[in-house]
Amino acid sequence: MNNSDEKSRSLNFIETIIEEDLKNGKNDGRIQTRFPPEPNGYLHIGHAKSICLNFGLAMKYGGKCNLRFDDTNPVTEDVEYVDSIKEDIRWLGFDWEDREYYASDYFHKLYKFAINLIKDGKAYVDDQLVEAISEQRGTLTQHGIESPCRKRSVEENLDLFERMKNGEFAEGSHVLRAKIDMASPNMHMRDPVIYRIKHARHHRTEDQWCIYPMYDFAHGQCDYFEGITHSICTLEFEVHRPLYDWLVDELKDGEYRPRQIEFARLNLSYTIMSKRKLLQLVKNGHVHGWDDPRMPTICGLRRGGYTPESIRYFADKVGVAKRDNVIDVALLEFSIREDLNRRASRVMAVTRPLKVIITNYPDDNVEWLETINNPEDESMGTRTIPFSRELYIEQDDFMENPPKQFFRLSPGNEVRLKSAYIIKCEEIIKDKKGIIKALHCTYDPETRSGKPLSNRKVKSTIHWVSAKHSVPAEIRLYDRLFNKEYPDVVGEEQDFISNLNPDSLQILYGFVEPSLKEANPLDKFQFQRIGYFCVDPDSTSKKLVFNRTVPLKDTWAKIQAKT
RNA sequence: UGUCCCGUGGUGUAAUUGGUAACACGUCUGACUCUGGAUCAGAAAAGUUUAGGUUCGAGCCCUAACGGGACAACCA
Repeated sequence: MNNSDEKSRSLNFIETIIEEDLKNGKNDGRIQTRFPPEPNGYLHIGHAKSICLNFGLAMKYGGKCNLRFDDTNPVTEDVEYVDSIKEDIRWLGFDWEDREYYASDYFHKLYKFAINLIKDGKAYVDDQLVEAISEQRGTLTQHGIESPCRKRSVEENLDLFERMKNGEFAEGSHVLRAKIDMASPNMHMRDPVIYRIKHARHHRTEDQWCIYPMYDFAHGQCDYFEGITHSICTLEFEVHRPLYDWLVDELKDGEYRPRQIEFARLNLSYTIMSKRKLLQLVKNGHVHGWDDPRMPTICGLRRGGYTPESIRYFADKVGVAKRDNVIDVALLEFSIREDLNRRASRVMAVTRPLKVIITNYPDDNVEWLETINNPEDESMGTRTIPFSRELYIEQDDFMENPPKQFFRLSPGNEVRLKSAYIIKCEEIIKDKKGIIKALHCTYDPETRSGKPLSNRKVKSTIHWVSAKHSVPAEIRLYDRLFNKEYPDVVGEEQDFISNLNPDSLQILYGFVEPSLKEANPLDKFQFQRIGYFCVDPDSTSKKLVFNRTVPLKDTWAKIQAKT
């Protein structure tokens, strides 16, 4: 988006490491990264940061970035997720070319490595109960004690492990453990479990295996198999690094070794990012699906009108460091505004219609007026919009008793209708209950936009739509899902669900200009005061559906509060 | 009573081999008015968690304390 400040930007700490490695000729100057999602959920804005980082680094330093599905746990994973993940990464604008890998591709290699470890006396089968193993592991402050199985002979271990693989044992009855150090201050080094039995069907290897490697026994090795140079992950894996290195050292043959680097994951204010909780929202029907525009998922943001460019820009602005952070969602909103301000077509819409009748305008006359699509970019061209005697304007654009700073329409006052005429409010039409039904106005024929006398100044310009020609539209205003009063949604499901904002979806029925009837679902539009919209790509109804993508800030309420 | 990581304006990220805190978002003013919560102009806001130390000089180095986070799934 902004290439000029890209160049002047200082290096983040990972780039510093990479440049140092490059300078020292490490890995023959090769840069290889990877994005390794587990296919157990949809990608969200936090993953987008990681995707942009990994692919971005590879691009910047002339390297490659692999896509690798970390599919070592068949019970939580599904092809539905791998498909959505691929779609989302592509949509974000990144390409893994032919480098689409799966941890399950390496199950044989990992199995062989495990056997070598057993042969070296560095792994053993433990057939104790989970509880016993857990108890022997010790606590954070107390070292563990060695398992009685630790002394098993190589032959017996080999036999047992083979039988584990052959499905002779029940789930939970046996595990393979690395023999490291039960006294280590690092819990992950206390003879970690590296293989467990799961009689479950894997979405790729199906029933070929009933033993599956643990994350720790797969990740570093896969990195090694793929020639990853910089294995970038989030902070919570920091304590795993000694184990990562231990295993890779057992595996490696030669100088090359992938290096794990940790960075702080993205947190967004007022936003829930936990996959587990997001899944709850979907399952409990609080949202319409993973791609509900209120969700922080990539597909949700996409439906909400975010562009890939805006998300990449955001990921860049957010920075990379090791300290825990909470990014203000305002920065995300800024990113989409920046992008759409430049690229979106401006279009007129009325969400809460108020009828305006131009009393001195001929009854059956229609004028097609030319208007510019984007005042910031003339190359986006013009379109014509119909003007007639009866119009709709926004209820908010009229006040019967306006306070001082209200410059829009009020009795006896003039405003410009964008791209049309200056009108003056002459009379308010009310029903028996005193509710305003319509306004009678007069227009000044000399002030038509583009005409010589059109440059008469009035204090304000408002949007409008011709009543007869406009298209009824369903307008959805999506708010973020959580109340600002409860930003810390950290408790149990109950707390978290009770913090949901029940008004997070408002549906209004308004009118839009006729040009939108043929709108392409991929087009983005911008409306006065409301924000940014796109036509809902999934809308099956004939109605046009707009998703608001930035929050409605009520400046007018602010002005009122002050006076 | 453990190990590891991290403490810079409200938020996030910077600060050449130690040289006297910068940028962005946000906030607040004001201007503009074919409108787009755009644009323009301006302002407030940290002396870098604290205390020592090294140094002519420390946000950067050292020590300690304090604060925050991670780690005890057969999850990733």
